[in-house]
Amino acid sequence: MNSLLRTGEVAQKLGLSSQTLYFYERIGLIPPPQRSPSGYRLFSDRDMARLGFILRIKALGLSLEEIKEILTLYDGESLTCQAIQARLEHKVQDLDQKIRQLQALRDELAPLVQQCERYLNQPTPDGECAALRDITGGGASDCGE
Amino acid sequence: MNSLLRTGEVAQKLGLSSQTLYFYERIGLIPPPQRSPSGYRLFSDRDMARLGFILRIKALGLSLEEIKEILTLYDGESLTCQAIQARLEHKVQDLDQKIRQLQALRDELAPLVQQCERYLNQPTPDGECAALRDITGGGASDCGE
DNA sequence: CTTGACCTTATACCTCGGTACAGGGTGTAG
DNA sequence: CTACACCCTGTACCGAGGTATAAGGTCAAG
Repeated sequence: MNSLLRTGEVAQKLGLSSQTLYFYERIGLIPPPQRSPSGYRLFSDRDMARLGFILRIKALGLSLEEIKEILTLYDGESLTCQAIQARLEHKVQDLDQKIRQLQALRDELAPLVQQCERYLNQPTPDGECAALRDITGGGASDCGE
Repeated sequence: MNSLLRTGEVAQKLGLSSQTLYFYERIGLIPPPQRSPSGYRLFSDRDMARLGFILRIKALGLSLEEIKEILTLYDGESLTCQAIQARLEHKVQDLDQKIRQLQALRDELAPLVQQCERYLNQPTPDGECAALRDITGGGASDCGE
């Protein structure tokens, strides 16, 4: 049950490339795994779990740097869980903000599509996309001309 | 009213650096503006309007590449407005997807913070952040399989 | 022994949206 | 005249998260 996997096997299991594993090791995201006598990396179940954790939390949208910080806390026994909680909370707030921004953006863009549709039906008098002109400004200076 | 502005003035007006203007010109986002006899760039109102358009639409979250495409359509008389509409529509769908993903992420992260909070009150038995362990996997040690 | 699949390292390169020089020209004020 | 602020071009660099390539070592099969 305590299998040791080589780089390629790990990569395949996790849907990464070997290069990416080297990369993660290089930036200190994962500790150097065991080596076989001939120098091949051998990943333990523990290593796999850590990688699984990394991928999962990465999929949650944390940057590798953030993940590294969390794992550092986690490794050191300074892991108050409080620090981790703070970080997670911060990230949630980050996400909330990003979502709000994207929403705003979307809500600004969507009516433009409608606008475009309306203009499509009445051939634009001056050969321009009037909807685009509408973006250029409330400011109303001449966008195209 | 048809003033011609030099790079620095334009930059200041729009809150960019001169370098950024050169950059935009270099990547073909804006056409090369007029030059003074001595080679200084002179931006017309038209140029300013285009830049204003770019910045505004950029603030809406389109990449410079996307903006360039729209402007190319816009410049060429192939600008059916239909193509632009299609692109905008596509972008709105993109945004919707991004928003959904971030929402999912947020909703996954948020309860974790709660979890963390609960664990804070009962000192973790084994010196680990149990909430984190919860992330690592419903699936116990080997996450790969 | 040779071939081929795999592993190792080191280094360079990629995208995106710029920013930061370096080394020179211009234009105006004193 | 010299300063000095501004402008020009060209090139290199940043961070993030890798990918690609070169040049070599290892190992099992034939």
